[in-house]
Amino acid sequence: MRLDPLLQSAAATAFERCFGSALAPDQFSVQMTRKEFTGDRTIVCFPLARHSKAAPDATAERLGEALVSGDGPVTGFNVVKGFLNLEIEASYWSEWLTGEAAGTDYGHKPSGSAPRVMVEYSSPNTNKPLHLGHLRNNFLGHSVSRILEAAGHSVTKVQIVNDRGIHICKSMVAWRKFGQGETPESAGMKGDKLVGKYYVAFDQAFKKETAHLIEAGRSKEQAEKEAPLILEAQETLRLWEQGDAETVGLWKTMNSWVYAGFEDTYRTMGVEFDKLYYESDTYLTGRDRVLEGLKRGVFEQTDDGAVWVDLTEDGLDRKLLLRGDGTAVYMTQDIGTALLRFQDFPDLDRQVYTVGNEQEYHFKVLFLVLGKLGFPQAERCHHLSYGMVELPEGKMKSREGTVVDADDLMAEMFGIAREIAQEAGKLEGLDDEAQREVFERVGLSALKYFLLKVDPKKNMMFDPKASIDFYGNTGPFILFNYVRGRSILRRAHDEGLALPTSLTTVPGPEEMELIGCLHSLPDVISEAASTYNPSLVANWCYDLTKAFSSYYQEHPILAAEDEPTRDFRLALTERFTRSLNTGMHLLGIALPERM
RNA sequence: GACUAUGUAGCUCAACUGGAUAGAGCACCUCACUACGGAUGAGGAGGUUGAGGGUUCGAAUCCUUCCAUGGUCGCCA
Repeated sequence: MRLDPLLQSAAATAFERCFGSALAPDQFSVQMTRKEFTGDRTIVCFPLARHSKAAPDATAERLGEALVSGDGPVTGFNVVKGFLNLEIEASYWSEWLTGEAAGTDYGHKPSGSAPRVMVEYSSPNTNKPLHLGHLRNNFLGHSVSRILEAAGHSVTKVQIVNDRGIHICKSMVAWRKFGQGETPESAGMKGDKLVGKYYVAFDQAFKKETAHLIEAGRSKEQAEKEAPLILEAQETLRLWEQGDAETVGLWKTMNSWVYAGFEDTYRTMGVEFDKLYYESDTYLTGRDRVLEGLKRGVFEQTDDGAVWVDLTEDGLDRKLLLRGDGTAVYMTQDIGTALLRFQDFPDLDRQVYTVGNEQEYHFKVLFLVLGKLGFPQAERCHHLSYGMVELPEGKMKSREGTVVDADDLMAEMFGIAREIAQEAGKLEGLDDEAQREVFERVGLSALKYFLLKVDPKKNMMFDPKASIDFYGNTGPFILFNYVRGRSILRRAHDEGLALPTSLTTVPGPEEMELIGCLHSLPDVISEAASTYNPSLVANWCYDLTKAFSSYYQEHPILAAEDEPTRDFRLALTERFTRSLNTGMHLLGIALPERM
């Protein structure tokens, strides 16, 4: 059993013996003892006073005595104004270091011990390249997938590719008009960038057209409806829906360019998917299922033929599910996609949707609708809602050219990593390819850590100057300490030192900070999994690293004063590097051996 | 306007879910050093936790009234 539950049940037993009142173990709040007091764990005794019918201090005293005389790991205690500080037997920790902490799967629950979860993330439109906002989305979704896996879930990572609709038709129209047969090869451009270029070209030409129309006396609204370009885009969408061969052909070609570009970006980001869903495949299913629901009486139809769901009983509105002409809206295709997924994975316990917080209402509706359609998983589905990434000058605006491109940003981070590494000069002897891998890992760690350390639900500020900092509370700082630890372990190995399997020394107070961090990993992972919150893991990684860095500065490891001490520190260093590796892996961050 | 989230050091973020003197990083000041990898460590300064009221042994955290900011309220996605 882990220490805290162990103490709780010991406290419950002791409490009953002292005061004759039986309390559940979780009534005892156990927390880490603050640094300025002696002890390892603290039980807060104020809430116990009503049950013990004694003052908090007296309650604490008697409980402390009973715990020390019990057969648990408690060897001493002190009481400070109602706080019972417990000292844990030092050998408990050294045994723990060679026991639970030494397991290669430390922190992980057995895989498959929790039900299957599907995590959706990324899900971009196919008309524009990925930007900074997508990075937060991808890193979050990818990290949550790994955290859920560590918590024992089977995880299926998916995305829904928004490959259909007016947006891609706009790019197609512009390419036909202005493209002169340009391809990614002929332009020497990534496919997603090329298609994005035509999306912008469409927008600019469209603006000119509407401006002319407005000059000719049309209202802005009229002009935007009547501009020849928008009519052509709408016609293209109609042709696409009818399956017109030429239109579908061009659509496939341009989408394939985008996919090639995206794949490239995903590879650089280090994220991956188990299965892709395409809206062009799911929107029709959605329509069928909505009509089925209509037949079963869960939805209602208005005179014009549109299908609605009434959610007023759930405190929401009526919501449109299908237009009067039978065409799909956004909700329709999301229903279809969800149902297809439940069909594809019959053991699916829930779906997690990594989507920005502007769509909170949409997902509330979606989950209610899925419930009405009879899916019990609906109530466990979760919208992993995250806040916007803002720049110092405000929101990213494509119109003002302030959109931070994902490829550019990553390339910039790699460049900075290269500069700093070359200055440090620790990579001599590695070939170019191996060096490049180090630059990428270091640069990416800075970006991922920066975006993941903030609570997902909060908006966050992306200050380019601060985010490229590789010192302080950053990914590279964590990597740096990992590399130092690994370097020591390599040396030990080269000198023929084996890692101890049992320890003859016990930790002193200097070690306890580090051990306390290491010990909390399993709790951090399960908390992060149940709240879908990677920032908890990120902050843990930093706290652990800081503790090691500080310890490292003051205590020689290989040159420790005697062999037992050296063995102890070596074991501690090994647990540090491995646990840190686990934590960083959960963030999707790969660690280098040198930097 | 209604609903919803957020508001903590100059700036960017924490705070074990109601616990002890609210902690980190950046920036600023001081110090340490042949260094097992200095992309370092130790210290200082910096706070009426947006404001007021309430709940109790105890509040950044819960309730309430305001204030500010973002988001949503489409037969857009």
